Amino acid sequence: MASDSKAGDGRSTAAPAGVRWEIIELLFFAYRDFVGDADHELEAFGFGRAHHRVLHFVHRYPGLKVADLLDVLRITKQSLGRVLKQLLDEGYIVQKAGNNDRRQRLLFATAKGEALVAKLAGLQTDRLNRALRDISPSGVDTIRQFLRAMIDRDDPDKVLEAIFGTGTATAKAKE
Amino acid sequence: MASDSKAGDGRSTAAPAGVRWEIIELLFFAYRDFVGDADHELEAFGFGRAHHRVLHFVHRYPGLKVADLLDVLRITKQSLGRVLKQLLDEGYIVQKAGNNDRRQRLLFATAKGEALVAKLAGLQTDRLNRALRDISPSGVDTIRQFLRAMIDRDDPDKVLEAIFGTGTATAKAKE
DNA sequence: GATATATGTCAATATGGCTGACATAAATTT
DNA sequence: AAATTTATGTCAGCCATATTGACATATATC
Repeated sequence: MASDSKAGDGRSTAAPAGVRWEIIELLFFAYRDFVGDADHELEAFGFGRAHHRVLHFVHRYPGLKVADLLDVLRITKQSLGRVLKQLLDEGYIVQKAGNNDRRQRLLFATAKGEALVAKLAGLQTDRLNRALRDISPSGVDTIRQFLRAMIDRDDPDKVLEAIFGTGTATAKAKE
Repeated sequence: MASDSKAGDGRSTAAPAGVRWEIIELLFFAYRDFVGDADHELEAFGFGRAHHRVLHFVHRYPGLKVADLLDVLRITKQSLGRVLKQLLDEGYIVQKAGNNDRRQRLLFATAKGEALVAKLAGLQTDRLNRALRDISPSGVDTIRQFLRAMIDRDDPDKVLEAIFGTGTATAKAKE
């Protein structure tokens, strides 16, 4: 059957570069199992992936504003609200009013939140360490370079700016 | 806590055995943007990610049985049923009874289905090509090795057997 | 004082997972 | 041949997480 050469619809027309089916599928399975580690553990807490994402970024970027979180997760405040309320009610996260702007609710992980996030990140780190065991330090750099290059850099949110250490006088940065 | 050292916002201290925060986050953003390419296009067709996954694997492994698809996607037949029915009704996929076992419904993408899958894979391939542009062939091998090592190998389904070449299955293209 | 911003919340809706129960056709076992 | 198992389909309902729209409150800013 029509194999690689069909290029049925005109995209990626250059002959040497076909569709990268293998990497597409590897990414699918790798990510599925990667998040599966955390998913399984989260069940025991009655939480889902959404809680993990919120807790993770609040832990990593303490003092994150609600608006920042919305940018990073790319969800609406209504969606965030439900998940965030649970995390607040159950003591995984606390809010503090901003110093300069007291309308802001700055978010911080509690000790309880830190513990959960550490457990989840530990599971994922275990998988990463197994996967990277036979890869040289420069190979790991290559992987990092690849992952960075996969990420959209236009309109970066606050977290991406931190990750990329943007000196790029972004249009979006305020204050 | 005791989770390494969370220096405000920065990378984790790359000490011997810390949590790999940076790679965890890079994977999150890279995968988000990777699937985002397809998500956006799918909206125009009234489809979601679920349709994409079904169509992708049916295209790549023509003649896949419904049961195989359930293994690969790790969802229930009820969940699959809804999505598959739409793809059948709208002519993206066709079924044929198995030759040896006529209870089986073997799945095949139609020309219409092939076109959509090619368009979506093209978008993702474009992103991959951009990301791999400055990476050497051996670097790409390293990335492939990493992604493979991230995947659970216990209880592999038919598609994973094909990918890892551990069995007698038929992938569609080779790279 | 008026207006804009940051956040919270109520209500309704959609998608895509899930479980349980049951139906049908075809293969297999007895 | 009859009984059972298998592969698939389907009905009905539940849950988690996303959506939009409207509106409330506190605070900042003009």
